[in-house]
Amino acid sequence: MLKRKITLKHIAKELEVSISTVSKALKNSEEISKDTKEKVQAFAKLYNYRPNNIALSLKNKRTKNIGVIIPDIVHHFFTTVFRGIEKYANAHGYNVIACVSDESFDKEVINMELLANGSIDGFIMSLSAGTQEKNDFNHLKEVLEQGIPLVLFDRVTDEVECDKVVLNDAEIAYEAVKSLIDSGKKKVALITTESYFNVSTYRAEGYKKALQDHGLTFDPNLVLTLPYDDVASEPLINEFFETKEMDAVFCVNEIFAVFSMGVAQGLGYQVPEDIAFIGFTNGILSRFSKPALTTVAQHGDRMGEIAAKMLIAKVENENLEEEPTYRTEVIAATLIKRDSTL
Amino acid sequence: MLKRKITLKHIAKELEVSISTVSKALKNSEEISKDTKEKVQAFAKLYNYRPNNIALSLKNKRTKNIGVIIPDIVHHFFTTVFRGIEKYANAHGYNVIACVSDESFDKEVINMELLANGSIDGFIMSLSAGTQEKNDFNHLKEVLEQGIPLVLFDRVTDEVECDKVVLNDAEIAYEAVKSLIDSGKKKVALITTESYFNVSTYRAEGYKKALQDHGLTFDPNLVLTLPYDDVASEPLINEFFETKEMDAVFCVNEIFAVFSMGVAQGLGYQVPEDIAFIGFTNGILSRFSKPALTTVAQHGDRMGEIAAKMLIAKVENENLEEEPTYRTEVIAATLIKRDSTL
DNA sequence: TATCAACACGAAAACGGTTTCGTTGATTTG
DNA sequence: CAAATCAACGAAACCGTTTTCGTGTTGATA
Repeated sequence: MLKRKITLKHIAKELEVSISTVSKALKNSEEISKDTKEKVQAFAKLYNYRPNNIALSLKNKRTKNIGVIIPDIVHHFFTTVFRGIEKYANAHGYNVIACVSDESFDKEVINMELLANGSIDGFIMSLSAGTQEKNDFNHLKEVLEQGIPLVLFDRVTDEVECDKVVLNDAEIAYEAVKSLIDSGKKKVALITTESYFNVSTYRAEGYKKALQDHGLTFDPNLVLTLPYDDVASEPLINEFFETKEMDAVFCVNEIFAVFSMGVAQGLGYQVPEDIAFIGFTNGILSRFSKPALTTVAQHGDRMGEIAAKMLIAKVENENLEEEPTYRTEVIAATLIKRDSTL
Repeated sequence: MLKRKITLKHIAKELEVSISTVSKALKNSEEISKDTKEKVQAFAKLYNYRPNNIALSLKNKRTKNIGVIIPDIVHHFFTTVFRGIEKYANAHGYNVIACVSDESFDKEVINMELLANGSIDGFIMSLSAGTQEKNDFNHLKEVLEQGIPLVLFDRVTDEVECDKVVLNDAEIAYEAVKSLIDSGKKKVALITTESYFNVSTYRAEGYKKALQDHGLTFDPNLVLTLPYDDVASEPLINEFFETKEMDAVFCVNEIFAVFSMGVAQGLGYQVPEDIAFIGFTNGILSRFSKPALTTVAQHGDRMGEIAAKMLIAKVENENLEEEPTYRTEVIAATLIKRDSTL
C-alpha cells in the first residue's frame, strides 16, 4: 500500500518520453510542445510529484539549510533568538538544523564538522562556555576558510573575522545602573558570572562606568560572582545579603535577579524600597515574579532575524567571489521598567 | 585563499588512480594493495578529506536527519522534549531539523511537505492548536503512506496510526487533585484551556474523577476556561477569584497557576492555607515563584529521548518491509511537592 | 529540388559518492 | 608450456535532478 515518492524517471517511463523532456516540461520550457507539457504536468499533479531535495542540493551545491549551534535550548534568550532565525529562514525558503553544544567545546566542534560536510549552507552560532574558556576557535576558522559563511551572535569573539550580532551590553548596563542611581540608590551591587563570558564582562564594565560617572566608587565587595545560571549557589547568595549592605542590585540574568530578590525578601527587605533589583532577559520569570522584575529586554527575536538575514545574504552572494566584508550589527536593548525598582 | 572541500575526484587525479580505488582505499578494502591504501589515506588525512553528506544521502537514500515540528519553541515543556530528542539523535548519528508550526495548521502542513521531499528520514511532532481545532490530519496520513516514519508526542490524535509518546495526563491530574483533597481541601477549582487541546481534556477528566471518587461533587462554576497560555485574560481570572469560593486550584499549566496565585494573593488569600495551588510543567516559573509551586513534572527530556528512540528504530528497520506495528508509550508524570500546597 | 530554419525532443554529462563487475598482468598449477 | 588462479585496479551504473548540446523531422525558402 506504500505510495513511494515518484521521480522524473517514473514519469518518463510511464509517458514514454525522456527524463529531460519531463524535467523541461515541468519547468514550462519553450522547448517542449504544448501537448507534451500539458500531459506531463497533469500526470505530475495527479501523482503529486515533488522534486527530491537531496538531488537538488547535490546538483545546485546549495542545501537551503542553515546550521544553528547554541549552547542551551532550555533557555529563554536562546529560544527567542532561535525563533527569530527560524522565522526569517523559513520565510526565505531555508530550513534550520539545530544543534545544542551544551556549553561544551567538544560538542561544538563535532557538530560543526558534521554539518560542514555539505549539510548546510552556513552557520549561525553563539559560543559555548567551554569554547570561551578554552579560547580555541580553530573550528570556526576552518569553516570560514572553506568558504562557509558564519554569523556569531551574543557570545562572540574578536579572534575570528565574520559577521556578528551583539547587544549593546555595556551601554544598557550603564543605563540600568544609572536609572538606579537616579532613583536615589547609593550602594548598587552586582551579581554576575564567571568572567570568561564576555557579555558578563561588558555588563560589568557598564556597571562600573555608571558608578564612576555618578560620583560613586566601585566597591569590589559589592560584586558577587556565581557559576553560570546555577542556583545551587544559594548559600553564597544568602551570605552576600547577610553580610553586605546595599540598596540596589544589578544582575546579569533574570534567574539571579529573581532568586536573590527572594532571598532579600526572606531577610525582611522591602523591594524596591530597601533594595531595588534589575535583571537581564525579559522572560516569563521576570513578568511573573513578585514584584514583577525590572529587566533588560534583549530582543532575541530581532537578533535572530538579523543574524539570519546577514547569513542568507552572504550565502546567496557567495558566487560573486569578491573579498567578503564583515559587519557587526549592534542590537539596542531596552530597559523594561516594572515593580522591582522605584 | 579558499580551501574548497576536497573530493574523491581530486584525490584520484592527484594520485593518478581511479575514483573507485580511492573510495575503496579509504574504506580499507582488501581489494587494494597496502601501498596504495597508505598513500591514499595519508593524502586524505593531509587534506582533511570528509565525504560529502549530500552525496551519501542521495546514494543511500538516508539523510540521517530527523524533522521535528513543534508548536512553539519559547516554551519550557517543548524545549525540554526537544533537548531530549536532540541528545538521543545526536548520540546516534542523526541531526535534527527543527520547525516551529506556531500553532498554525498551514505552517505545519507546509513544513511537513517541504521536509518530506527527501530532506529527512522521519518526523517527530506535536500537533499544533490549529490542527487539533481543524481536526484535519491528511498531511500526517500522506507522510505515513509514503513510508516515512512518524512519532507523535504529547498532543496526539487517535485519527492517525503511528507511534506515540504521551503523558498519563488523566492519572496524574487525578493524583494531584487527590492530594489536595487528602490535605483537607473541599472546593477544588480547575483552570484550563479551550477543549480542543486533548491534553487539557484528559487533565479535566482526572480532575472530575478525583472529585467524584472522594465524595465531592463536580461544580462547573469552579471551572475557568481561558485562551491558551494567554494572560491577557487577567480580568477573567480576577473575576473568578472575586466571585467564586474555593480552597484549592488545579491548573493545566504553570503560567495559569503562578499568575492566578498572584491574583489570589492580591485579594488577601494566604497560599496554601486559604487556597492551595497545583500547576503543570516544572519550569523555572514554578521553582522561583512565591511560594514555590507544587506542580506536575512532565519529564520532557525523557519523552523526547523515547520519541527519538522509537523513530530511529523504525527508520533503521524500514528496509525489512514487514507490516509495521505501532506502540503508544506512556510517560509517568511526577507530582513535585513544593510550598503552594499544604 | 537542394538548403535552411524552426521545432520538439533525446543523449549525456555533471553533482560526489558506493558498488558491482570486468580486465589486466603476474603467479601458480597440471 | 598452456591453463587456471589471483591480486590490484578501473569502468560504469546508480541515486534524482538540471542543462548543454546534439539530432531528426518538418515546412518554408531560393
